Amino acid sequence: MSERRYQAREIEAKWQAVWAQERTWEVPNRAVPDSASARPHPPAARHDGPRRDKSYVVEMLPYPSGEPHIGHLKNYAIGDAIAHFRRRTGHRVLHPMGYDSFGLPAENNAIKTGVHPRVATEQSIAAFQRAFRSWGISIDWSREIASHEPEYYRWTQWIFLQLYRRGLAYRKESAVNWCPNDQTVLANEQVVDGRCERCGHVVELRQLEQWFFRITDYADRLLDDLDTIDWPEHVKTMQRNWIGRSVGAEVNFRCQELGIDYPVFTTRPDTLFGATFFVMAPEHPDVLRLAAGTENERAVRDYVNHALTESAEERGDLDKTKTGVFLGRTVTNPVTGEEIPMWVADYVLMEYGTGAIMAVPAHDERDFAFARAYDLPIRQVVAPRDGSPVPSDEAYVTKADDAILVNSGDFNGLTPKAGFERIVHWLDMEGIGHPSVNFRLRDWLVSRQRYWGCPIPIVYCPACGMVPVPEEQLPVVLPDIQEYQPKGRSPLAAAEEWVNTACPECGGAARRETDTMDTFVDSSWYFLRYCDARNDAAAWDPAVLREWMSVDQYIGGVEHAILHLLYARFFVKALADMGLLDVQEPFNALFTQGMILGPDGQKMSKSRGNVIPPTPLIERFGADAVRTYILNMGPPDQDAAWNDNALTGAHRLLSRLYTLGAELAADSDPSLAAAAETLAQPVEPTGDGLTLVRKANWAIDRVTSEFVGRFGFHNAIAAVTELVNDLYRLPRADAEARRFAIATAASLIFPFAPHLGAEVFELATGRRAWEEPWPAADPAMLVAESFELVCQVNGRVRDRVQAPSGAPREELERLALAAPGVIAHLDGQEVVKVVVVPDKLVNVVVR
RNA sequence: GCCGCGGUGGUGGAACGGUAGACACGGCGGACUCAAAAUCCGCUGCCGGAAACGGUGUGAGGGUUCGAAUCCCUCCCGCGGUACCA
Repeated sequence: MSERRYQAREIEAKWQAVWAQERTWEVPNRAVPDSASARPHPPAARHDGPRRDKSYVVEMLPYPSGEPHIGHLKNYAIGDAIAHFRRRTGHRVLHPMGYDSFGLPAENNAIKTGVHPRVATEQSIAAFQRAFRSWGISIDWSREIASHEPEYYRWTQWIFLQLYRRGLAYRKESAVNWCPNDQTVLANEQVVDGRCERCGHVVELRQLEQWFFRITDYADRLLDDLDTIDWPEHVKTMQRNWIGRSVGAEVNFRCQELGIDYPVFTTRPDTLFGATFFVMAPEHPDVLRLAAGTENERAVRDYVNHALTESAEERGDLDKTKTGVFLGRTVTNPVTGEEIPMWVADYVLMEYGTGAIMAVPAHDERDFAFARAYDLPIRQVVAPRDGSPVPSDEAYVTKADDAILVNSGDFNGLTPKAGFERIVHWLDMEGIGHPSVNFRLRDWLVSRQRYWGCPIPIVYCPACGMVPVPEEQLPVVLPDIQEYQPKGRSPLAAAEEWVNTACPECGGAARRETDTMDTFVDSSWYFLRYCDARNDAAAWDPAVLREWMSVDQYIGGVEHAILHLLYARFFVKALADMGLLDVQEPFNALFTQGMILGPDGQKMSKSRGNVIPPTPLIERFGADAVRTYILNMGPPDQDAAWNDNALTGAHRLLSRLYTLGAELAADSDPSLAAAAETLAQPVEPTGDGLTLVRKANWAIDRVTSEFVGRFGFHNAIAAVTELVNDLYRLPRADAEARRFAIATAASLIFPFAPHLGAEVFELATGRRAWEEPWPAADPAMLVAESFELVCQVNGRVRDRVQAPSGAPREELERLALAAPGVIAHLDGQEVVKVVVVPDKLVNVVVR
């Protein structure tokens, strides 16, 4: 008995060295043979044998801040398992890595400590690199990128210019979200419940000139193309809600006194006859003009001033009673001809629709509440078809077919749906309205008044105006500065020698744009750069993208369901429209992993003190055990609480498998081991050997189906566990059957515990697991010659008897009726019916 | 409010409409040991029973079915998203 204890550290170091030395996971591009030849690949690294399907597997790139945490490990353990499986099922797998290395936390850290963000970020990147290697993640390191490096952001700037050129990047003054703590503007997507997503401060609205990307141009396609991708339904739903498409009509309401038309957007043109007043947002530019000269002028002015100073949070409070002020003017309801009063009220939002609404209090809850508060008329124009009364204390909002229009002139008696169509058509004919679609989605605000980000490649010239930096002058390099403290403008503005530049057009004195880009810009295209990461002549070669895009499997946290995933989709569509790319969607399949919670079931956080740092665990139990445990915690898309004990269970499984491999290698005749050239299962196993061979095939089938299906890796690991347990239970099975079963277990655990899998596979076969094709289950071994027939009486199990597989129904029925447990429960009752499920059960129905 | 996802032993979780609780953790018992750890073996939903076995059981209540954790209806609870979006 030699040393047979499972020493994870030794085994892991051994295989990590092999993979690093042989660059096992590097995959050259095929489209441009020369692009990869700068670094010669040893023969073992070649994957260019017979034509293989490509598979592009990407995990969301990490934001490098401090040390990696256990959630990163989960993310990459899932992706790595998938990458390994795809490699072994005949795919050329691209599995790269990079860092989303610009961003606020590094800059805030710099403000606190004075350490340059680049220094802190690069330290963190080094920690991530060490971690990825010690975890044994199969990464193609030849394609590594970091978004803060000029070699990368040069092309981020290039993409900005392409968008600018096509009018998709533009500068505009508007009311924007301003975080007073971080001293920068934020995208709509970064404001959560009226607060800054990062620091939690209440966000203010400020009127500022900022850079936007015209993502709203793509609203329809971003919505429609969700149907073409294999994403979790809840993520698609979140995106649909965020885009928020509403179908309705635009209708003109004319103010006769001033001779101005005011269009409104409504999703209920069918209720137009019930519009009894008209409301404008306090920010509407015409509000003060309308009120001017009326007796309400002063009240309106006060109301508007008050509304503008309120925070988004206060204004959004639903419980607050509705307020507003009469403008002293009227507009004409275009269908009734009535003059209806104009009001200003803060429940109307300037950002949505036209900033003005027609109010139909009878059929809209908000209008109802407002009408009640100010005693405005409420006219019912939709009623139940059967004439039943509607409650008088709330709005009747139905548009179902059991309701009909009333008090609506020629349109009486129509269903709301039909009324919608007819009224819109009539408005169109009369030239006072038309069908219209509105989106909730706003353009993406991309400029930030912060230092640690990608400079916007624009120059302001007193003579030429706004001038894009010529492409050949890229990158606009982010200069080093000393003072990071934001002062309401970018800290870059203080870097005078950088800011002052020559106008690319006239050569005169000009100033650089000092805002930087939102870091979500950097991460909206990195998966494109991976494909052609070392290209220094272009962001990518379109031919290379044709080889790899789209991403076949994307893996990441659901917290990016809207922001990153929407922005990346927009980028791909915009770039495709420019002819730079052939696909419409970046990520064909998405998997969202759940969070690992602390042992207390709460989200891990330093303040709670429930953080599980991965490194000590890996030193103690090995990366394989931690990876296996994390994937065994439950369905990987669900949140799960950490449990140290369960981790030792995963370690025990690997240890037991290792012992089997070590004993096999020690006990077997060396010539036999050497002769095990083929991995074929024993030809005609018998007894326990047959049981083991069957179990191994069953496990192959189960593990494979989890990879093909829902990534239920906990079930896959359970199947391997059962196989290992059987190997312990059946020590006397013949040697070749055991060898086959042990090799199979090692082969199947390899995607989850690659070092241990490789080690045991080598012990059992002398070969390398990752160079072997994924095992295929032998159909003949998936069925036994007999099975346990479940015998039920009235649906309750009363006995179990052995029956031959494939036996005819009559025989199964006969066996069941003869089973003692069944006879005991028949008890002289009449057999009404016998249900037979072949190879499974018989149910005897008695009365 | 609206949209989405869930609710199964002490715990994490299994289960094409066909044996509910695989596998793991925890617990109990045993082997090995001077002893402990490690390792190995066995038992473990609940109630009754020494056992065989019987009853009961998947948030609640109905329904469909020979048979329901699974399908349908009503409701309760939890989680996530979103919300004066006209």
